[in-house]
Amino acid sequence: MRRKSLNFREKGGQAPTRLGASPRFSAGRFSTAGRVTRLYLKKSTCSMTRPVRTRFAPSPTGYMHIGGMRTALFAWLWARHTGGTFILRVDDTDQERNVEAALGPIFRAFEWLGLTWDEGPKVGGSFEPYYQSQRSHLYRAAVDQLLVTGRAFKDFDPPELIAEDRKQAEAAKRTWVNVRRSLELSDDERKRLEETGRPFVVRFLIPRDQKIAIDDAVRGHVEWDCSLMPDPVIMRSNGSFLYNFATVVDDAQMEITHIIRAEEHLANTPVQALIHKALDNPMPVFAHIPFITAPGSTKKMSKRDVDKLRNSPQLKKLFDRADEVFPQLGIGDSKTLNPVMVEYYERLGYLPAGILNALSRLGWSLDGTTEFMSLDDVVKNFTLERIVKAAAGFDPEKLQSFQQHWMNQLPLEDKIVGCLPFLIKTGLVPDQPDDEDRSNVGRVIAAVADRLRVFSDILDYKEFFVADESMTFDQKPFQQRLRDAPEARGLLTAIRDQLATVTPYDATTLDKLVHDFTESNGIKIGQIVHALRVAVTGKSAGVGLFDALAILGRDRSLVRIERALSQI
RNA sequence: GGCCCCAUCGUCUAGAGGCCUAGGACAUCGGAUUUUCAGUCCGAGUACUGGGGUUCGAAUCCCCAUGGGGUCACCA
Repeated sequence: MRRKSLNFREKGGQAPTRLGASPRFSAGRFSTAGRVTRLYLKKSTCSMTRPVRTRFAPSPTGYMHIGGMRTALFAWLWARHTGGTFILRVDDTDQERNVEAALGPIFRAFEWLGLTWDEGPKVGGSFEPYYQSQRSHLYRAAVDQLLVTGRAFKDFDPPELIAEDRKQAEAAKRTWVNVRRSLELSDDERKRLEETGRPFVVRFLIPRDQKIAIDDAVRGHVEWDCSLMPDPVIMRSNGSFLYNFATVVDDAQMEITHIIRAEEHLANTPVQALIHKALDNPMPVFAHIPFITAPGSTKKMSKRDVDKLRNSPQLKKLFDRADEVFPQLGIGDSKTLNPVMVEYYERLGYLPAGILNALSRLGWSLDGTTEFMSLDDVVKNFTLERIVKAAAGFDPEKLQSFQQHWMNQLPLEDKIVGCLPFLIKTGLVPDQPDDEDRSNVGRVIAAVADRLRVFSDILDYKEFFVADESMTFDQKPFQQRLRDAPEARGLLTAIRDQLATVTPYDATTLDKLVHDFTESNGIKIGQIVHALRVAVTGKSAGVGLFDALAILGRDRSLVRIERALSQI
């Protein structure tokens, strides 16, 4: 269930979000014991409105995870819904060699889906740079500030000693918190240690006599007892900074108002909130959205278990499809691109509208009945309040149904544009298709109609694009409908003669012709239709037979029938 | 294990104490339409984790239990 503690429940529209305006934020609300200190600083308790700014901070991993995309989408939606700003910031503190290359697929995914960012790589912005690796000076300054104000301290304890402490705590079944030996040092001792070059880390000093609470936009009130929290390292002994710290500095510096991220970060939040407080930052609103679980699983979907996913019955079809289609396109197979990657869907010819619709409905709903929504619809109606708390399973079937819906909405011309690249890449249509090629493709797509779910499905209708001599007959139906059906040969020959002369050669006329044919021969329609279908398309299933004949035209139909006859 | 989060059909969800005999969608299963496949139309089955409270009344509020998950780094 939701509702209750949502202090910034939408009152509709573009109003800037009021931060901390509700009594929920009033200090002392969580003071169950006298000891508990007030939790919110003046800055966050005073009524203050800031324009909404949300962010997504991907690491350059070389691909865009579908679950990450959903998280990004929600952050983007909130920014767009409120008329705010959406920021992309690269978490590259790992300093990988080729950040740009590893970022490519990520930008590509955003661009494909049409999720534009207002600030970040490529577009810049007033809080540059947007790469964490280039922002060390800011982290450095923040560390210094905390050191000066006594909210952080240099810890000279060697890692082995800490490990020992931890082991002991574990043995005694105590919750481990670091021992603050370095805090006991006199100024002289500390100075001496530093002068001798003794390595140290900087730890943030947790106020252990407090509790820390947040009012999460989806989870409501969540609070932690600081006495159980170790002082987190914020700067390593080599002078680099930890994510948990850098992200706080960045969020504050970039004036992020709403931190919309996956639920797994909830556990990081008390430390981050505490650091925000210590830095005297306005407290952002946190919104921890549920993560997406793999189909048939309760665990979050990750690329680490792709092999497990491969065997899941729900996902098997998607993997198989990749293995069928990608090799034809020369882009590997399901090992190169799999269904946890956004690019998988792009390359297969899914529609942004389909993916976006499916992703929006995972952990969010407009009401009890609305399923199909355009991105604009979702932007208009998106509120944090309606985000569901429980984890949601990714359902490929449902995605398929969204995809199908949006594909059916598409005008023929757009379908042609979408299918053409697949036909060109597989050599079924020339690189520079002329009007004739295009209209032929259009006729096929029109006949394929709603059998076309994703653009690459057009590759299932190769028979209309290959030369008559190189079309293959599927063995099973050929056997069943032509060889094993005693009357097939005679009927096929007879209908061939009629097809040779009928005019015009269009679906309606052919339909009538075949029906008349069955009547005058006293046969059932099934007796001729199946044989004829296999003869001209090589397959037992596909577009309507009369459409198929009309697309092929008289000459090609006759050639194909002749060829089938000769192989019976 | 500590801390934290979560819990309605197989799945995504609706549900703000009486509109609930629990609604919608996907999937499934029937039936109809049809030249195949797909589609479309009609119909069916399937859920409030359990136990205690509060209340005239609980899916909804409270407590406990159970189950699931996340997180516990000089990772991000």
